[in-house]
Amino acid sequence: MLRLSKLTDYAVVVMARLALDGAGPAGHVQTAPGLASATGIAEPTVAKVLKMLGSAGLVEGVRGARGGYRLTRPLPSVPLSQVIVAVDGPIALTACVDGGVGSCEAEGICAVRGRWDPVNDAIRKALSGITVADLAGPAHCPAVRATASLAPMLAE
Amino acid sequence: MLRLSKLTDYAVVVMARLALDGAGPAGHVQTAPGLASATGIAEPTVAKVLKMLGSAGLVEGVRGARGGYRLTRPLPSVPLSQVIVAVDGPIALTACVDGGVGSCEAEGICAVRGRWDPVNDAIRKALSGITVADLAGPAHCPAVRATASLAPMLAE
DNA sequence: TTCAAAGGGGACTTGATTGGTCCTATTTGG
DNA sequence: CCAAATAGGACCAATCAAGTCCCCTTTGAA
Repeated sequence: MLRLSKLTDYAVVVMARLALDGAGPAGHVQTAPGLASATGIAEPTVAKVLKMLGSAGLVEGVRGARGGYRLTRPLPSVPLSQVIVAVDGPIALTACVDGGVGSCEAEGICAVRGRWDPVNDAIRKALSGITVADLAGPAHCPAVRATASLAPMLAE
Repeated sequence: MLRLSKLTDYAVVVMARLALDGAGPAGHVQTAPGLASATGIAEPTVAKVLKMLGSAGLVEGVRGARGGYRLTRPLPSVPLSQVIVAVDGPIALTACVDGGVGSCEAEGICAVRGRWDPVNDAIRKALSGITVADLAGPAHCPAVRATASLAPMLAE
């Protein structure tokens, strides 16, 4: 199966929750513990995801007491591919990341490989066309649906 | 990183090698040990891949002495998605395969998830548009390039 | 000025997944 | 009747990721 890390899933959920308080300097910050209890994800895990999203510039962390996180951009303008790259690293199906022609140390083994570049490109393209808002819409699972007024906000 | 199993990679290489002897009832069969030495992949692994491809109907096995494998269809008519499904199972990014609304046993945990269906669809679509022939073209790695007259055949 | 709350950045452990091998039928040509 | 080859699992080991925990820095408030 084509696998995507769970952390990416968490990232989308956390970002959806962050969207409730707006994006940019005007938005209110939410703490990691607060997001954890709101989403049901364990607190250390939420913190980890937020750090990764912060490094990628998708969320902004405010340090110190009364600190927290907020989105830097509204969800509809965040392509899913950026979240995946932030959490999972470069989007590529094989270890041989495309472009690195001389990067095959063990050439005898590398001899085996096909050329996956067109596939990587196709997938990247597909993921760029989807925004986080597309995923964060009204969920079919009970508890997320219970977080209520999420959908209208994401429609923005 | 978005990961695809190595076996899928092997499958593409093996199918490319099989294409040298044609497809369908008219094609000559190649043995698993022969394919192994031709591709540089370990023999048991080649056998495993061929079994999987056989179950999926992508290759055809001929049993008994003088047996072997051959393609059932020419590579340009085999979408990559079929190979991935054959080797890796259903294409879905998360454990919650789409469609199964009631399949979330642990609802408290499932509450966490977003809706990945649009993503799965997009990826499936992207992979369906690429054929195995697109991947099996002239490789940039030495040993594969050494397998010579592969490219013209795949251009068919 | 001191304390507590919160983010920042890793390091580490455990568990699941996968890659790879092997063993045993079954088939079939010589 | 034997040898060669596929068919189909069962099994072991190594890799990778999820999750947790640690210590440090920052900063508002008492």
